[in-house]
Amino acid sequence: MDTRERILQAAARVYAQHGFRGATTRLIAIEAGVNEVSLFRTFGSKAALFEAMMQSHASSLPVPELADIPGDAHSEITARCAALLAHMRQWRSIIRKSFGELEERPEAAVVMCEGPNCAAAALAAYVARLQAAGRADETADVATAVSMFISSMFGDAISRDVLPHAFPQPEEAAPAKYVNVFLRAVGAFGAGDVVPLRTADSADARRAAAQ
Amino acid sequence: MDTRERILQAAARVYAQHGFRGATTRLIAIEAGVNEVSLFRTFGSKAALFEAMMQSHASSLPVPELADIPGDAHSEITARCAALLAHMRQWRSIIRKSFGELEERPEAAVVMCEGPNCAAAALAAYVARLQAAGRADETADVATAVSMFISSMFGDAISRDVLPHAFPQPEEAAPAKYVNVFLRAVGAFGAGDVVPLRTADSADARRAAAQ
DNA sequence: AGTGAAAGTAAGTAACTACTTGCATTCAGA
DNA sequence: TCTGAATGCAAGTAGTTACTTACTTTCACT
Repeated sequence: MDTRERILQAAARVYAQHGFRGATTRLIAIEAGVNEVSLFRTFGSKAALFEAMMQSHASSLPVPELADIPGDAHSEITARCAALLAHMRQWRSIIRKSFGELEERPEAAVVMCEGPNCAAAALAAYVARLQAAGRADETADVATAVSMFISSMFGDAISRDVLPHAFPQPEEAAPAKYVNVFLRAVGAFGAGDVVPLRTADSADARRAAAQ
Repeated sequence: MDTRERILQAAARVYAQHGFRGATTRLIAIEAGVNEVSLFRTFGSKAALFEAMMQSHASSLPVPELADIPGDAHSEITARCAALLAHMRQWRSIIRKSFGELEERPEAAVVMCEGPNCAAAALAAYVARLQAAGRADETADVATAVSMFISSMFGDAISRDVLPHAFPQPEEAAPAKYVNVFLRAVGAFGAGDVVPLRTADSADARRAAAQ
């Protein structure tokens, strides 16, 4: 591995633990096993180094994929959601740091949000297809449900190690459970399992229509 | 307002914008309109000042209140949830900062989580009461739904200003919509509105049982 | 008027930070 | 064997940071 790559990876590790201000060029150089001067020769400045680090993260994003014609909604969404969650869990320290430094370095947090953002769009489109096929409740508030679903994974990824008892499901089982609750919320059911939609005059449908 | 209180409030403002490392004693003293030496005379050290700041936050937490005997579930939960959300939004910068500094100063993040934590416990108990009264689906995965619901508010509070389009509901309407989706997910309906529970052999009930 | 506590002022210390300079070393390719 | 690029090393610069010391000012209360 060349010097540039070693520095980039070391910067990510040190940043994950100490944040931008705490990630001193000296610490990064030691972690990378290179001379501090090499760091400045390669990137010019600390700010430029972190810009390069963020770009290298953006290009490592998993591409969202959800079937055009929905098959088994539960397993399809779960697979996609588990991938996103795994990615966010892996980067949780860096996500937390870039969110914490939002006021001073806003770009970093925006980069970190690209993944969940794409996932939300893909999921909303997927549920719309379910609705069109009569396989999800047409009166459901899909936009809100999707935003809550993505928040749930975001929260799991960045809070689980702080508040383990706030996440009763074990790590591996969580995605499937989240999808379960989500599918209930949008009134969706299994592939061949066409269930009569709740009647429009039920209490919550009236509330949904009113807002 | 005495010196001590002015410094504490100034520290909170400066911390919210610059984090622990960036919140220099000089900046805090200027923001408080006192001399930097007074800061050290009052608190002894920067670390002690921030400890005092966190304690003063913990004591400002809103107390969770949910009726023992559920009335209108939607409005009761919405009121409680709106209060929590408002509190978290007000403290969002500080929450983000303390989460970002978790690796270096873990206590801060734990303090910030007390609010959502209590809310989660109160809400779970409330839904259990709904279930006991036959007003919520007994096969629903309440623990997961509650954790997703709290995550949703957490996500809203700390991400809305970063990703406005990820939160399609306007700020004020959000709590009611979150509660709507939540109540759907746990199969709960309006006060006098007893709806036949979904049969246990429907696809998602089978999935829930298997996990 | 006199006292004492709380606050301000000025100056300094030791450590750390990003970043630079100048020179020596390594080592692959011609 | 020579060359040149990449890297290491030692030292230094200018600015910042938490924190201290010694002294002065302010001001409510007796």
